Amino acid sequence: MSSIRAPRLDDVASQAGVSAATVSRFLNNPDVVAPATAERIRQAIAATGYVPNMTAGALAGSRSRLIAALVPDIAQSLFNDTVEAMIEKLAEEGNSVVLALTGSDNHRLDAEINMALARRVDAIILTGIVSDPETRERLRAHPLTVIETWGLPDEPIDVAIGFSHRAAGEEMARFLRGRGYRRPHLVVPRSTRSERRANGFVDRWVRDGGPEPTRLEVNVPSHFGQGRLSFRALTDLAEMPDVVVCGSDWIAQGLIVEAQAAGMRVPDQLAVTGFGNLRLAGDMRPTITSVDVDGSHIAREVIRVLRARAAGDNVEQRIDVGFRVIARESA
Amino acid sequence: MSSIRAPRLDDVASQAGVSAATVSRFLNNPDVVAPATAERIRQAIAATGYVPNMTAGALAGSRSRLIAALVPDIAQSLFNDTVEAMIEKLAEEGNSVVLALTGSDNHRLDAEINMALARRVDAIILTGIVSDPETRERLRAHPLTVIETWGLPDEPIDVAIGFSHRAAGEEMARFLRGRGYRRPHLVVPRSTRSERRANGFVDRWVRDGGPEPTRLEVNVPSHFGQGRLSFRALTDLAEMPDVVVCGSDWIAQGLIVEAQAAGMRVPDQLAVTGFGNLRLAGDMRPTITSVDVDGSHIAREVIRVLRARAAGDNVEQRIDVGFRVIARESA
DNA sequence: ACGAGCGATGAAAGCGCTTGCAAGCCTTTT
DNA sequence: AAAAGGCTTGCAAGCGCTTTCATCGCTCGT
Repeated sequence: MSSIRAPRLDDVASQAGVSAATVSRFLNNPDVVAPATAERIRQAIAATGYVPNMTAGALAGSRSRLIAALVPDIAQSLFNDTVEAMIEKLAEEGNSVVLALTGSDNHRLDAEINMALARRVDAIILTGIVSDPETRERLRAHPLTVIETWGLPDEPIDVAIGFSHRAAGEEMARFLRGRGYRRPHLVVPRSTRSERRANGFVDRWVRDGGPEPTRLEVNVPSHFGQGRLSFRALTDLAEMPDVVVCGSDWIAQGLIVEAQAAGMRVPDQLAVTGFGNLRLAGDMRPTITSVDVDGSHIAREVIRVLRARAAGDNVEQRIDVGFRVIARESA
Repeated sequence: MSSIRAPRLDDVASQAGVSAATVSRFLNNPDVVAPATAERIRQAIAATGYVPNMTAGALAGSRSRLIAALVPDIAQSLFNDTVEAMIEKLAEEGNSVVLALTGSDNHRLDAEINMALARRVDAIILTGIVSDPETRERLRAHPLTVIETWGLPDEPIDVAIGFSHRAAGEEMARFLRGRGYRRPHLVVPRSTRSERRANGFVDRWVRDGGPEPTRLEVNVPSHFGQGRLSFRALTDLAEMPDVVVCGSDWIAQGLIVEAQAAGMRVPDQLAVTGFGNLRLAGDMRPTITSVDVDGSHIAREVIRVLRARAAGDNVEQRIDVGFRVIARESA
């Protein structure tokens, strides 16, 4: 491989008989150059095999076209649909996504935020909750677009796109009460949002005159196996519940499988609900009653906000995309 | 927000009473500056609140510390563990991962490769298969580290880390034959690798004197629901199989659930195997016999290769991480 | 005690692109 | 017919860092 220098903007420019500035303009905004010039540049690019250097472009233009997405994990995450949709849509406009994993601990979050700042990303998308007030302040101080997704904090760092988890919990309580259930049991992943939903559920349930629901906490990320364990843990309760409200569809699925293996009929002897409305919720036997959150809707709003910001337009601080209880067979 | 200029290297330098070069050295290799100087610089950084500009650094040093990971999808992917482990490990050394989605079509792959090249990434990690010979050539021509994972092509573009899918198929055939099964049926996702495994299975099975297995193709990405459908499709067969070999654990799980709902006992009346050895395989009722591929092992090798390349060392072209059939209850 | 050798630092030349400013050339307006 | 604009394009000054080369002290060996 005779290491010839990779072609630069200059090479294309001289090849096309124009200045580098014109080629740059063509690349970033084809319409501003005269059609004939554009054509010559196009040919020069093809002839030289030019591939732009976005690093140089980012430095000169102070616009990296890089978006940082900070998520707790991707192995088992409700956010994957959102993230996937976001990446796809951003790619269409020449943006790339740097995916960083924060786990559920604050230390890594901070490190990843620093990395994002160092890379001069155009925006940071958060899916986990940033609980540390200091970090929130630091982020708020930056003239950077920061989008919190899936939640809807009272005071967003910058922009929040999501829904009220408390309301979702309340709505599920209302729904199950309407269906005539009496003794709910909650399986709650140890995450801020799950807890918020659980609290919403309990408050509403009790306010409506129901007995205080029993409750089991499980680790995050939640998964199928925990559902099975959670079913077995039911035997520790003084009284068997008639419906188990699970923090995720995976837990619900595992719980159903274990219940059936134990010879119980779902929902007749034990009803179950999930959360997230993953594809499997509709596919399971019985199909799982769940709470739907439209991940691609969130992604769409993210894109809209990013575009608005780029155009200098104002943006709402809190965007509620809502949720829907999806009634199916399991409860 | 009084838009004061963000502090630069120069600011830190003058604050510490040294030149920018020294600060740069400290940042990239703390040991080369004198301890006393290092301490002054550290304080200056803290005092100014300096955050390095990696874009500028990348341009000047022609090293972006950016790795592109091209995957088909993340919503339902066997690679997620690998990708997650990779991102985590890379983050520890100050590298970031740009995640790009290629779906299963060549056009997007090409576009994402161009994007990666434009960003001057230090390496490209591929998890899907690059089937287009032209693209392979183009990549090969680049003096760039390209790592193909999960597969083990005869002629890697650069470096391949994975295992032989054909061998995995053969091994499963041997295993099931050893367990006394007679009439296997294959559920095969429409992906190059799944097909390779299926072919390995069939070849081996037939060579060992078994009857030609029946076969059903399903779309990718594969998921739970397809397992259910695949079970129902069994009724179309002339004869019921005694074991269904599924292209993924999700399919296996769905198939088991549907079989049980139909009143069949697994594995007594119908055995099932999966692929990927996802966590759920060990958690399912019955636990699912699967093929384990150590995603974090692959990730580890990726890191090792990247490090070796950075150090200028030579690297093997094909790294076989192997696989293991995990015998469980379902077959 | 003196030159060799080494460790620590500084000066300065880029890295490859973007963009404000100004110039040149037409078309339109008065 | 001259002035006023509107389009295109070129010039050149950076963007904030890395890295080569050279310099300056010092320590060390003899």
